[in-house]
Amino acid sequence: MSKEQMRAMSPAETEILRLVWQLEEATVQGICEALPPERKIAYKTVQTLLRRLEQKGYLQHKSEGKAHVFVPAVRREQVVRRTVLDFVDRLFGGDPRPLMQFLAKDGHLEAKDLDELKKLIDNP
Amino acid sequence: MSKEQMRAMSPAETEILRLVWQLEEATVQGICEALPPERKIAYKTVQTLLRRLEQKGYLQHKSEGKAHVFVPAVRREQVVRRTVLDFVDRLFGGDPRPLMQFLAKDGHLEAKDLDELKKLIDNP
DNA sequence: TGACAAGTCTTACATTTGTACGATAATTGA
DNA sequence: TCAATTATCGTACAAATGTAAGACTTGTCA
Repeated sequence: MSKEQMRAMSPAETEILRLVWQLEEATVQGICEALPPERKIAYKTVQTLLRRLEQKGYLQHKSEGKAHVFVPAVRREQVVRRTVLDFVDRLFGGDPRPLMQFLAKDGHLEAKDLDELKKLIDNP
Repeated sequence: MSKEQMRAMSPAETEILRLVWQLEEATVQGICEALPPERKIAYKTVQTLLRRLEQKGYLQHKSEGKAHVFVPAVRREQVVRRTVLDFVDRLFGGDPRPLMQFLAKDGHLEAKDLDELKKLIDNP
């Protein structure tokens, strides 16, 4: 199954997948603990989201002890790429510059971040 | 109704709302014509999406001739802000830098774009 | 002025999503 | 070894989403 035609993750699924990437591998427990404390979400719900992510092909699991350990099944960069491009398409018609401008103006980026990025482009 | 608690747009709705912003005001027809040709979507469907956007408070309409003319009911910047922040939260845990890096590396941004942004930060 | 074209309004409907419970199975500490 | 704990598996279910058809209405042109 080519990644190009994988079904997209829902927002809630995205939130969970991000945590699996961050933890590199994760149990339901692990995800629950990694969630920000203000994000109230039941263990069972996390379980459902992980299962759906696996069904969609984003995760795999191995059994370890009594719990499942979920690991990514596709490269993060690849998923991020598809997701960001889709987002930019829908909200900005494919032009990323308004997005950058927003990030820059909103104080989310420091000048030094931009310098680094510029280097990243100048010296590939 | 405060914008903070407006219901979020769905992806398809986002796509349509973007076009209304772009056209400044739009009829169902107008939207249909502005859609990229490869995006097959029935007139009636566009109508439904516009109605839902109005229900959610993103649009208003006035009657002009026999058709409705839809206009934005909230400032674009505000909606973009909420939407981008939510997106960055879910996919990157709130850190916008991986997003910038992706955009930079993916060839979507030229060095001159970054220069402009840097100016934008240096001279506010 | 009346039929036609183009709209709107109402309704539909299968899927997906967010959220979670109950029944059952496996692990483990006493 | 067996009860307590902790998982999983299957199921549920209302709401949101993507997609659109049918009924009804209204400008408009001949």
